[in-house]
Amino acid sequence: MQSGALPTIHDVAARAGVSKSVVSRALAGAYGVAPATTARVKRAAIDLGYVANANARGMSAHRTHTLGVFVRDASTPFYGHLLTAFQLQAAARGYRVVTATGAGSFPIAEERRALETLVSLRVEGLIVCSGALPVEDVLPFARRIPTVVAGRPERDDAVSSVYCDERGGGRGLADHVADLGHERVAVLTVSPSGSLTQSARTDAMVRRLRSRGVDVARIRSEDHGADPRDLDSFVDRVVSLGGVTAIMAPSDHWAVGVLEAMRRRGLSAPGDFSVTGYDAVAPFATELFGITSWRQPLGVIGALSVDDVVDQIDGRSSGATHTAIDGELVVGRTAARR
Amino acid sequence: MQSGALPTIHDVAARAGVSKSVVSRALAGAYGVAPATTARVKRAAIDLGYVANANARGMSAHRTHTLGVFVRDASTPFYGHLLTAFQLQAAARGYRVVTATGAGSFPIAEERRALETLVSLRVEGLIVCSGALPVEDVLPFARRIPTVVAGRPERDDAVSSVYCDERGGGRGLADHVADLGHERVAVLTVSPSGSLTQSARTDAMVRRLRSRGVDVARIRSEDHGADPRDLDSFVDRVVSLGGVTAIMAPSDHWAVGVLEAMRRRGLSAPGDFSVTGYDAVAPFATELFGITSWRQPLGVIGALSVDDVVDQIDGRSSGATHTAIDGELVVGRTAARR
DNA sequence: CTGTTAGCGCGTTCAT
DNA sequence: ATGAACGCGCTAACAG
Repeated sequence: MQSGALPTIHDVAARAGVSKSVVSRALAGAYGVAPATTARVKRAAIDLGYVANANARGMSAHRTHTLGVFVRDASTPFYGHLLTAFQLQAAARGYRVVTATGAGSFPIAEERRALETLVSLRVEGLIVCSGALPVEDVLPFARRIPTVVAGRPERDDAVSSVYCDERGGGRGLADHVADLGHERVAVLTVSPSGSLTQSARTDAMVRRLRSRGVDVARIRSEDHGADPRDLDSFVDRVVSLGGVTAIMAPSDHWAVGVLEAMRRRGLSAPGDFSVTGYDAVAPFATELFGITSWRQPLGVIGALSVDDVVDQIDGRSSGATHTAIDGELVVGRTAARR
Repeated sequence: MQSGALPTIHDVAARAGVSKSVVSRALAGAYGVAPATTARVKRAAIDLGYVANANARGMSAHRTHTLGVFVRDASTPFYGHLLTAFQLQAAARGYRVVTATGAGSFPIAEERRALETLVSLRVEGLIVCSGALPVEDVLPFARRIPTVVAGRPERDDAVSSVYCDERGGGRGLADHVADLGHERVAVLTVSPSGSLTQSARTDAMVRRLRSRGVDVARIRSEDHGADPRDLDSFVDRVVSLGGVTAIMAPSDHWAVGVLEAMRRRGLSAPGDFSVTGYDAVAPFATELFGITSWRQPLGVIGALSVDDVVDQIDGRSSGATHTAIDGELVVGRTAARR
């Protein structure tokens, strides 16, 4: 038993000695089907290992109960946690999730194609999380399918967005560094095309530091290879600047790169330089690693994103909304009083 | 333009002034369609923002070109990297990937349901990665759909498996520790029901250490709360044992827990105890973290898994295969000569 | 080269 | 309470 091709509703009907219609109803809610028949049908379905074809069902029902999620790179804990949060909340709301993922440096064109794949699957809602994909590429789909951009602020009223307040976070971290007494700080930045969110938060850091009278050296990662794993020349640059006592990175990932490069130079944090990151997702946020950072509540962002699309699908929502979530300072051991 | 419901092949046909069949062929490969017509059809499709319904296509074509991947918990870098590897190789082989994932402690029953979801989507192949789901729960599906269990060895000839040689890895790490001169070692173990792979590797560690004359204290995590984040009582136990100079953990994740608990006790590695992990996936494998570990080549495992299922689907493979991949020692800074 | 027809597996009227 | 018939969007024969 139970081998070969997958059985169809027809096979179940034959085995139970009824018509397909009865099987459909018996397995659905059993309204208007004799109890005995229902039992017989269910038994037949189990014997055959019947699993209804969701695609066929979706066609006639015009509903797939599926959400499409696009994440830039599932291999990083940041997106991984988000993914898990989506899955959890979607299940709670009665939806399935299909995921399209890139790998690291995903060309924008590929990301667009990935979105099309999701649409071809006739997902009922779209959740996009990519620090890089321009909103223009999302809009064509957003006009047809309820869409929310997660983890990044948007303004367009065709798409919803749920995100952590980047500027607020950047300011919060900057205040912390300023409070620690640092008077000359190097801020490592990335280009907006690299990551909208990261550049927004570093912008905020620079601005807040300056408004507090701190001397800021803004250093672009593009000038130093733009590779978080090879920041040696960046560190050299900071050292040569002289007088810098703290380094602020656009993310924990970059901060780790900075710390490693420092380590190769025989420098350590916070002894030689105080270092801050951003995201505070495990395992960086662990006590052991101890990076001073700013935590984004990924579980909340994920849940609210799902709620937003589902509400749009159910027509319970008027239109696109933009929700900012507050993060919180995570005091680690890589930044200290000057 | 381009808003409202998604257009169907019918809409495109109407706009191009041809029949649906022509549209289908023109968009597919354009065999036997006048160049002028093809152009007209393509233009109409673009104007309408047409994206073919993959579900409907799958029904008539009896092919979905979709692989179903189940990962236990996408939020960990280990599974995240695997996921990325699958996606990459699947794309190269012309397949799409839909992912079902749980979150952390996923009840086995839920995992079974997740597999059913994948089957209901009529995926053509199944890739299962879960250290916990028993093979018995996979078998019913494996008999009908080409299946490969990734990251864990199997014996059954109904499913393929691609995995890293756990015993070899356990032995390799044990040899490293023994070579470093440790004569009394504590090995933290997990139950097979918790993780088949982790228990296999720690078993191998214990055996190899003993065969080399090392005094081994085998300590079960279940006796200490079984939570990687709270290993204080475990560390206390190791300390009270006396004479132990090294601790071997079942994974980097556990090792981090051990290191943190040590830290809370004012102990450090390798000064007080040498500590080893397992997996060596970023960011633990980074220079900064420096955990001495054993690396599993996740990219290779992912690619070979996809190749295996796809070959089975294409009928290019005779049957289930079991492929063991060798890992490699990652020398970090948490383990040192005694 | 193009239009017509027949399903794919399922849910849903509508009769019976 | 049950069955027959139709259609979802698409591809694959089959005619023209």
